[in-house]
Amino acid sequence: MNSIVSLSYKELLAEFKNILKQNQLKFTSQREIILYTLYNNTQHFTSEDLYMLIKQEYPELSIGIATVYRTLSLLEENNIVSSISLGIQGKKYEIANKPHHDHNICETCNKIVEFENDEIEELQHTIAKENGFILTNHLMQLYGICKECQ
Amino acid sequence: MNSIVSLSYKELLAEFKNILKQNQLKFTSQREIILYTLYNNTQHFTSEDLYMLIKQEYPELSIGIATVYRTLSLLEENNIVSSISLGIQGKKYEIANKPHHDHNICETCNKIVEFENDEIEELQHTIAKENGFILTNHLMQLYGICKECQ
DNA sequence: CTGTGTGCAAACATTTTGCAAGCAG
DNA sequence: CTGCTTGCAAAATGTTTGCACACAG
Repeated sequence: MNSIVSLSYKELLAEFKNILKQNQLKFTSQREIILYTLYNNTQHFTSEDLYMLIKQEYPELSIGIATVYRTLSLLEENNIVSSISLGIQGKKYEIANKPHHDHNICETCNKIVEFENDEIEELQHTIAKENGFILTNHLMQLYGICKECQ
Repeated sequence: MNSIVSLSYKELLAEFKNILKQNQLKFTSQREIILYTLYNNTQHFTSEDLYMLIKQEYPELSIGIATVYRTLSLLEENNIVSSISLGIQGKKYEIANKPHHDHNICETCNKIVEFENDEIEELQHTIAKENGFILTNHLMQLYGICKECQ
């Protein structure tokens, strides 16, 4: 489901424009800046986070929170961004142009460390099969205390 | 963190009363019925689900949604119930008096199948350690299509 | 030009909080 | 009696929607 290799911004943008065209949707500066901001920041954003950052970095751009919600939904539907839902912190988004990974989350400082583990991925498929499920997606979050906060 | 062996309702109730006493909190019929209902139903409840079911089963009991929220938070803080947050379906609670397990969730009918897998638990500890985390908790949800819905 | 996209404000859904009355200990 | 607990309604929070104007194609 996720691409194996990271895309350059140029490629990502081309993909996005392509999706827009295929759906008779329009390429706007709000959509572009949302994509660009997600691409250039490794952090995980809530809709609010992203909205605030864009307002700050592009004071001349007119943008509303509703557009951020609408664009993130659009991007998620098209697998350009993916989201994880962190209990109390709400839903966070990140660019999906990297290999599949899961998250290690610090309960003290909320830092998120990403990791990949093929062995777990395999086990998940095995388990799903045992339960009669066709696996479409999964979510794994390891909560703990990071080195700095210990 | 979770108990290895399931508790009887009597034991669970004793534990709950104990926690209440230790915190100078009071044992009320609302709190008792919430615990009892969670214990006697294997399903996973949202606050709303639980509220509705209790209203229906105990029409004579006066209970408000706020009490359900407050009691579920109290129970969760004390590890008597645990919650999983299911994207769009919201936060769901279940009694925590069973061995640790994770969830296989059908994206079509929302059915939840529980499973345990020691190998994954071990791998999770290994991964957390590699990232410098002390693991306190984790969440793993496998989304897919169940046998009936395929 | 046409129809999609936008910001805004209102609407919604969910959860939390303040308060006065109720009741456990 | 004391003060924790309750239901209620109001408030807060997070997200979605309707609308009239803006603007991409």
